[in-house]
Amino acid sequence: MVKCIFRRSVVAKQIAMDIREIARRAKVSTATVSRTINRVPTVDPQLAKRVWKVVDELGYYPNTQARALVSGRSRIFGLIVSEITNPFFPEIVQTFENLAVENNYEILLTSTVHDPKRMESSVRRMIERRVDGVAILTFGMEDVLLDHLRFRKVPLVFVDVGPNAPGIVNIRIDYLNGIRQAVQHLAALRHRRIAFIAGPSNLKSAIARRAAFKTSMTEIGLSPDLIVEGNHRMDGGMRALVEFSHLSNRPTAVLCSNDMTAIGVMREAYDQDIKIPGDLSVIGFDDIRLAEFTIPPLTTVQMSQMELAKIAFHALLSEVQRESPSHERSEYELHTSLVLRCSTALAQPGRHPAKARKGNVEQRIR
Amino acid sequence: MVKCIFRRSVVAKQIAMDIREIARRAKVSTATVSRTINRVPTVDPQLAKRVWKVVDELGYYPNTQARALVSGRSRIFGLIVSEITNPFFPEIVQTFENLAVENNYEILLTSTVHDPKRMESSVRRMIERRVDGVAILTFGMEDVLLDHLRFRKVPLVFVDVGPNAPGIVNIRIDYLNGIRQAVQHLAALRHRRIAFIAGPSNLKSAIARRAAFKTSMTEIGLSPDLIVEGNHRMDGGMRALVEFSHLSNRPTAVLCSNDMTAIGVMREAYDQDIKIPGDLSVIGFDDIRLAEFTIPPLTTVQMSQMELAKIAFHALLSEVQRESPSHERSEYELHTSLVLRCSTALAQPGRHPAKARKGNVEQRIR
DNA sequence: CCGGCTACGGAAAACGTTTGCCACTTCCCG
DNA sequence: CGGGAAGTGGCAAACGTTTTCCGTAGCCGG
Repeated sequence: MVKCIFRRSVVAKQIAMDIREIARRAKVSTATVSRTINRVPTVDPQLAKRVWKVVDELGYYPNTQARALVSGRSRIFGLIVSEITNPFFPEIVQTFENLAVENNYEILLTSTVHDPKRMESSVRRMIERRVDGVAILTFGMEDVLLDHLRFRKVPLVFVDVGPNAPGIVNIRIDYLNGIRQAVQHLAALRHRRIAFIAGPSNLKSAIARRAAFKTSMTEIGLSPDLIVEGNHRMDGGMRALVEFSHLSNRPTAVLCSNDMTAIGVMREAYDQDIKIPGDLSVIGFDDIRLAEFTIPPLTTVQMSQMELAKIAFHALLSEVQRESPSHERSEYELHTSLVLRCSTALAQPGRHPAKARKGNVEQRIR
Repeated sequence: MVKCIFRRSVVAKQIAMDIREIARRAKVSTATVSRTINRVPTVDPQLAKRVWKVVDELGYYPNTQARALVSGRSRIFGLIVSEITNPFFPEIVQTFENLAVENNYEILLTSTVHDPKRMESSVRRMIERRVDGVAILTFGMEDVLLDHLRFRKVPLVFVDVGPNAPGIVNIRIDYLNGIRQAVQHLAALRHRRIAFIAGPSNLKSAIARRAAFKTSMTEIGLSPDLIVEGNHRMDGGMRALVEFSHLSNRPTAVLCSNDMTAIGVMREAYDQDIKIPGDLSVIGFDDIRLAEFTIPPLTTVQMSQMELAKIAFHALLSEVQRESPSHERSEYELHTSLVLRCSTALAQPGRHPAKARKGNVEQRIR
């Protein structure tokens, strides 16, 4: 057996180990090897066995690029997220990968860090690698780039922001439900001055959340004007709370556009010696895994990352599997709802939150 | 040509848009197009310009798989992490990706979730896609798998655990320095009963940390026996603290094998009304970004994720760029050191931490 | 004006698969 | 016993690049 000689030989750079080598050793044609490997049912079990034996012995792995080249399918899905370091996303990536593994797909992950240049290079990379589909989880994208993908008939999945065009599936998120629950929960706890820390205003998802907040406040007769803009990161939350402390009319509760912001708020509150939830109630959004482990545990609006990833993946998969170019669902909905933990409490009547405990004198600036 | 009729037909999903099409329109040969695109200096600027024009007009992107097939380099690096949902890793992934983008590489990311099956499929996927190198950041790997990669001469980068074989570069982490600092910091704060919450004992990195703890304790004459095993996740930290509370001889300080564990500890402490750092000092390991935002901010041992990613990437890159098969550095070192924040304080003499404030009676079980 | 060198660009052979088409066996049925 | 159908498996043509090898044109010096 040449094989053995080779494997153990000293020089042994590497021999061919392609489908032809297998064919030669199994004494069949390459076509048969290919068919065996792809489990085409018409090949004789005898033969198949012989082929598999050789394959195993040689530790042969088919070359995916060659496969892709001829078949026209790369078995790669692109996944564009806005910032992998935001704990919201790793959960999604993990789920996406699990599904990919199950279905023999690969993931081309791309993190745009909110940089248009990076977004562009993301798209380029996707196209160059000839991905079979792209899930775009970065909330907001320039149309030019989009066109490049659409022109190439790449199946696309968006969350929130997708255009309503054929061949594009959208996952709509029902922000209002969760945010309304959050607002009403605070209202029930007698909060009247409820603030909102928004996400960056160039993110469609952030805009939608803010809008949901306004709606929820207005419909119960509260003023939705206490809004400052954060950045969906912790430092943004910290800065926002500082801003609120400078106000004469301080909020007693604050709703955040995402959990990272809320964590920032709690951290700043700690620095300022504002007790949560005693002095200030805080609610987040996303329900990242960490939310359960903050101090105090964060009450937040859940938007299941696993669910989102699953929907996105399956949408892509079914888009790629069918031949007929349409009539699949092109719109999915993701639910949100409040999960209560420990970061909210009854409003303390007539008491101002920030610094309230610092100076013993209660401030009553109205 | 049936081909052409089809390709240009009205239905014309998509026209060819390959290098040949470019060549045709620019009235040059495909070879020239290829050379132009790859910036081979010998092509006439005139011609090049003409080619680029067509390329831009048509929005042509070269097919990476075809390129890879013929050139033998896929321009993909594999990145194997143990759990992308552990905040330690996204930071690395991000840095790795930044470098990849700069160098026109792609990343094949794989998260093994500590599952040997997944580890195996990871390796298979890497080989199938013919990656140009793999960085293995999951701390511990079976040799069989390793052999598959080595057999194929794939450049490999390990952290901590790599075998000392040629063609494999190792990043050694200097755990002792940081951990010694941590222990001595606690000792200086008059802590004597210092506990350690270890990582899973099948992780080489966890074993190394534990060993460093033992060394550091022993060398200053303290007993290093207060050790329980966690899992490098938050729930493990919580459970560990529960175990400690059951002890008659409770620790006044606890050093954790990673930051997630520390976060779990702080959370459980909150539940048990143990004040940190008043009743219990806590130190983490890794210095994930979040450590700055815990309550209180976590004192921890820094091990720069960016640095780690950079070293790994550049090691891979230089391994792939040189022709000569050796004499590069195959060993790097990563430093660790303590960063002080607010989760440690002077030991309260004669006072037991857990439940100390619950019952007013001080417990004095010795 | 010619010979030879340089610089450029084209033809064609890879790269490792899949797959359409065709040929050869069997086998069954009339 | 002949003919057709069904079951197998091989040949060779793609897939979209890179790259080697060669031919040609232009230039310069003699």
